[in-house]
Parts: sequence; C-alpha cells; structure tokens
Amino acid sequence: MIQLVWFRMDMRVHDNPALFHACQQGQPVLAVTCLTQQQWQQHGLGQRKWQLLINSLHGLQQHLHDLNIPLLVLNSGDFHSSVDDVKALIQRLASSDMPVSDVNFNLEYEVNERKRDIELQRWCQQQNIGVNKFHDQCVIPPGEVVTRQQQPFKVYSPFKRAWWQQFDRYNQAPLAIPQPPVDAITPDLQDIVKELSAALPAAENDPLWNCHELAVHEQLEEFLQHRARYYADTRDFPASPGTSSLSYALSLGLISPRQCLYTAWQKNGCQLSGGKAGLASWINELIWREFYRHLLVAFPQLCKHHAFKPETEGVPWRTSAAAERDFQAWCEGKTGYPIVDAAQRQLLDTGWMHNRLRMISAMFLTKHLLIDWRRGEAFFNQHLVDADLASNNGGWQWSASTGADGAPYFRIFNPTTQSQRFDSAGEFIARYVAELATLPAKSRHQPNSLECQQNQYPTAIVEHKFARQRALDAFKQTMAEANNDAVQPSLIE
DNA sequence: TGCCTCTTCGG
DNA sequence: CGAAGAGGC
Repeated sequence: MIQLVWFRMDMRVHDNPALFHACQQGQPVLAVTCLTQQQWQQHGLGQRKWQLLINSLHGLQQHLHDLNIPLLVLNSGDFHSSVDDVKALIQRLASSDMPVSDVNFNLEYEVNERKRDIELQRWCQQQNIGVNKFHDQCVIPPGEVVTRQQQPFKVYSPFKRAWWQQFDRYNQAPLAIPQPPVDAITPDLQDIVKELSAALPAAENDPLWNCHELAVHEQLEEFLQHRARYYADTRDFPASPGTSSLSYALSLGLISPRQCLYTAWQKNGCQLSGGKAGLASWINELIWREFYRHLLVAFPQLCKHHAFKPETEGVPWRTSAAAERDFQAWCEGKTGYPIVDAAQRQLLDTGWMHNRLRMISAMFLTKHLLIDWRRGEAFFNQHLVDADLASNNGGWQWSASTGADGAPYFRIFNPTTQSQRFDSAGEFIARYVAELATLPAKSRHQPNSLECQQNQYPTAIVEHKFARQRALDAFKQTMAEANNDAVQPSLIE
C-alpha cells in the first residue's frame, strides 16, 4: 500500500504535516503535484509568481528525491482536471498492484480549492481510500478562534486577544524532515513515475526571490538575528530593509507560518507581546495574516470579491473613459504623485511592494481616483510574487474602507504627507522614479513641482484637495443612503 | 496603521 | 505666526 502526498502551496519538506504524517505510516510514499496553469490564470495570478512556483518545485523534487520519495508532476490545466488526473494516477497504481492507502494533503481555504478537495474526498470515500487533511497555512486553524457566542471575529484587536489565549494549545516546534522507510520504492513504482510524470518546466533563477527552502530558512534566521530587533522602528520606511521580505515564501509554502511564529516567539523570550518591541511587532503582523485567513474562511463571499460591508457596494466608483486613463496611469506609475509612482514601479520591477506603500497606493486608487478596489486588487494579484487571496483582499478592503476592520472612510492618506513622513530623504523615490532622482530630496515629494515638469515627470492626474472631498462626499452619501434604507420600515409605520 | 480646519495662546 | 489641542469627516 502506498501513501500519496498531494503537494499544493506547501513547497517544502520541513514542517510539512501531510508529508510528515505520510512518512510515519511505514509504507512507500509517493508525492504528486498538479501544474494547473489555466486555473492560475483564471485566478488572475501572474507569470513571475508562476515561475517562482516552478523554481520551488525543482528544489522540492530534489529534497524529496533525497528522502527516497519521487515527485510526480502532472499537467492538469484547471482544478477539476487535476482531480481527474489524481484519480487516474490512483487507478493506474491500483491496476499495477500498488494500491493507494491514503491521500494526504495540506488544506487550502479558498472556495475553488475547497471544492476540488471535496470532489476528491467523495471519490476516495467511494473507493475506500483514506483522506488525511492537515492545517498548515495558519498556526491556529480557521474556525478555532471565535467569540463567546461562537461567532467569527470581525475586528482585529479582540481577535488577537482570543488568538493569544489559544496560542499555547497550538504552538509547537516545527516538524523535522521526515524519515521514510528505506528501500520502499520499488522499481515498478519508479517505472510508473517515469511513465506518467510530465517534465518540470525549466527553473529560471530570479535574483530577488530565492525559492530553495533552506535559503528561506537562512533568510528567516538572518532577519531574526540582525534586523527583527529594529523592525518596529524601520518597518514603515520603504527605503530601508526593515521587513523580513518573507511574504513570497509564506505564500508558496516554502516556509510555514508555524516555523516563523515559533522561532520569533522563542527569540522573544517565549512571549507574543512584550519582550523585544521589534519581535512583538513582527509577531503582530503574522497574526494579521492569520486574521485575514480566518476571515476568508468564515466569510466565503470574500473569495468572490464581495465587499465585506455590503453597504459599500453602493459607492459610485468611477467608470468613465477618464477613469480608465487614470487607472492606466496608476498601473504604470505615472500618476504624478511621486510616492505612488515609486510604489507602483517597485511592484512592476521587483514583484513586491513595501507594506506602507501598499496602503498609500491602494488608498490613492480607491479614494483619490475613486476607482473600484477590486481593480487594484486584481492588479496587485497579477504582479505580486506574494499574491495571496486572503492577505491581498484583506489589505485592499482595509484601504478601501469596505472591509471587516477597515480604515474609516474619512481617514484618507495625503500622499505628500505620507511621502515626507516615511521617505523623508526621498531615497526611495529616487530609487524608482529616475526622473526625480537628481532633484534635491525635499523637492521629490510634492506633485507638480516646477523641477518635476522639467524632468518630463507627469503632472498630477488629480488634485489632492478636490479628490479628497470627492471621496468623502461619495462615501458620506452612500452611507447615508444605506442608513435611510435601514430605517425605512419604521418610517412607513 | 489620518487629515483638515478652526481655535487659542505665547512669542 | 507657529504650536498645540479639539472636533468633524
């Protein structure tokens, strides 16, 4: 009997619960992964991250090979055909007298992903094949952090308090690399793998994002040793390397959140808050990540890009031809607001954007340009190497004030003030907006400065004061209408 | 994980 | 006339 491990967004052998469990059963272990590029495109994910996934698979395949576990690669198209392909694999193994005892995998929480897993599980039950599912994307599984009324939290700080209280029950050292039984892989099984496995597309090294899981461990170690202590003070300044930059690795599952949290918790004297301010602050960001994942599971409409606050669906997002030109300018980093353009160009150049800039840029699109947050969400999703539905949606709905615990609609960032505050030396702007690099630092923040225009930098596509008022009016009116609708019944009485 | 405007007060 | 605080959005 064979233990099958289906790899998805868990591109690692360390602290991998599904793999670990499979290896403990004293049976041969076979790994399989499905390349679902068509599904990937339907989900609006981009090429750069796709290549990182391929790169990760090369490392994973090598690691698994060292453990005497073959990794079978299937070319599947979409999720539905991936289920068919895994079924076919199981049948092929059975017909060669190598029946699968259990299918093991780590859960993904998005709607299509869960449908896929349910489809497979139904079939496995009919065939008397075990299905072992594991939680590895959150330290505390979604659904386990609830209010006294057993309801999901909609606000971050009470969620965090409840999460803290549960942490002890789930906190544990990362699982070691498993040890599969020796000589478990028969020549017959090797033959089937050779016969069925598609060629893995070539790895193309991305100099910015290392997809080898041991390199990611080193990155975590380096961050915690040398930079985490300054995190609270540097994390908001995009010009300095204050953040861990591990988001891409978490999104691909090159490292587990449990390993990140356990290690940080340990380095912080075994506490989540208090201790060293930098570590506590980083831990807090990891809990935000948990919060957004828990929300996505508790409110599956989020997967379909519905606003968390239904009344905000009435905001009159601009759709004119002018708005279209504005959107294009935003995408290309040509809005005439230096900090916004620097942010967008960082995304296009590197596949990543600093978190402070994500807030500034998202707020500029949704408030100053009054363009639907879903368009920005889709653009980020297309270009971010750390693209992740829960975190990206959570961040966008926060900025757009449509979210569970979003910024109040009237808290509109002033891009110039933010720029002066968080890039005071104009260092980050200079790095990504070449037109402004030669200006004195203090002249790099303001849109429409004379020097800007001499350097062929775009004039601002919208004026701040006007745009701010337009957004305030639009939201105020939408909220008032929603309120009226709500009190209508009592008026009729 | 604001920003703006208005007001007051000391220089 | 700049700083600092209050209150509204």
